[in-house]
Amino acid sequence: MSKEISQAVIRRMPRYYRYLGELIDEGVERISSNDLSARMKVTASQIRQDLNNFGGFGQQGYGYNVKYLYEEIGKIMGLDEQHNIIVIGAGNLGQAIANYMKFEKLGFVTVGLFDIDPALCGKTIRGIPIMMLDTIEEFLSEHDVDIAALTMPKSKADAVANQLVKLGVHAIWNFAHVDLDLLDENVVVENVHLSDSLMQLSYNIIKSK
Amino acid sequence: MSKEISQAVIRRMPRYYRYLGELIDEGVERISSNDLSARMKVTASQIRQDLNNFGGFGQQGYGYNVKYLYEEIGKIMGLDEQHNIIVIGAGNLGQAIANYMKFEKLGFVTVGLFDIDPALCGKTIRGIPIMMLDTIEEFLSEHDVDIAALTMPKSKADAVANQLVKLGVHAIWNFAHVDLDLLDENVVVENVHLSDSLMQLSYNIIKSK
DNA sequence: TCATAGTTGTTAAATTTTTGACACATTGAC
DNA sequence: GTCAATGTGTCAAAAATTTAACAACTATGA
Repeated sequence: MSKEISQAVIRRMPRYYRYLGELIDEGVERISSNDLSARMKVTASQIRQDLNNFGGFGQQGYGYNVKYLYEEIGKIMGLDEQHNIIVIGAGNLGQAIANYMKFEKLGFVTVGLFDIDPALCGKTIRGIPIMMLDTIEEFLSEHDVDIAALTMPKSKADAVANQLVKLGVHAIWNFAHVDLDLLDENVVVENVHLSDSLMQLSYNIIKSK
Repeated sequence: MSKEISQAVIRRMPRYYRYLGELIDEGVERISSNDLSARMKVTASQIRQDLNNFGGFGQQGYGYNVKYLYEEIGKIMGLDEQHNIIVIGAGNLGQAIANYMKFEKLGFVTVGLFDIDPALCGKTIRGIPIMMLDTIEEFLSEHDVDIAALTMPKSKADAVANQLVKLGVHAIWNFAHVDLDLLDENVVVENVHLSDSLMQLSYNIIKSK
């Protein structure tokens, strides 16, 4: 068994991926940890250490091949396969996710939105239908869904999340402002707590004064 | 000068705040680090250590007074003052922020949205007007704005951010998928990179298999 | 009033994360 | 072909973070 890679490293990988993408757009073919370090404002040592967790992608005296490294990181992060997303809660935030082309380019495709508001039902976002939440069981039996994004009030989040898990969803992108209490602990949860982010910003404003 | 508090601690504070709020709702008056530890799934030691960075809020043999601690953390995070927010980019995400009552309860009030799309101009979200971006200078001269939320395509983000900073905005909540290149380094930036979050989720899905 | 159980603040140890250093491989100029 | 310059992978040191341990203090019930 290979050794566990820390979440600290995982959190940094998307940023490497982003910078490598920009380098590709600029037509840069190779880059050293030192040059990348200067761009990203992190130490070259950290870059080498991080990448080495997954394999020796570089070459002494040459550096890293930008395109190759970009693709390898993509594979590591699972971007070589399509992930289907359903969005629970078709308010502004849910619609924003469905609308965001960037996710699709990364292989994350929204295949359906769900809400309890009949007024929204029947509408489509970029061709993606908004459906009634009580039809979710049928939908999931017919579609292959990897991720459920929860963009709904926190009061129902636990119940809905557990229902989804029971129906086979094994990953939740949680925008509701609670820590989900899931019965099945094998489910992968990624929280996006915007209020928390805002509070951190607020703290740093005070600090900077 | 008091010693610097690490961002690792700051990241955890909003979560404490949230749990304390829930305890208040439940009518709980006091709590020990041990009981809180059990609820939050972090070590009691970490809770005590974290809180102690800001002062001795507890009492031996008693624990922490929930309401008092809640208010103290609120003050630490700057929630005792109102923060006015402008949102640049009045798409779904921008509108979601303007619509989210939760932020307002925490003292973060959206006072205006801006966009370059004339079709949106004139609309209002919960009474908050959407205005043309080229009127921002006038708006900022007349309103006290603390935070600018950037919910717009990354291509223009740098330019707009620097313009805002020049006009006196000193904190940016950045949803654009770039690391802002700001000329003034005293500006506080908090990034929300949703694609990064999604990639982490994706990685953890693979890992869990 | 006293003894016991409970609980913090704080110091020290353990662990994790980051940074530094360098042997050794590769490139590119001449 | 030679050699200086470049640059990785890796090991060790340093720094930061987390956990454990405990002395000192408080609440509570007999």
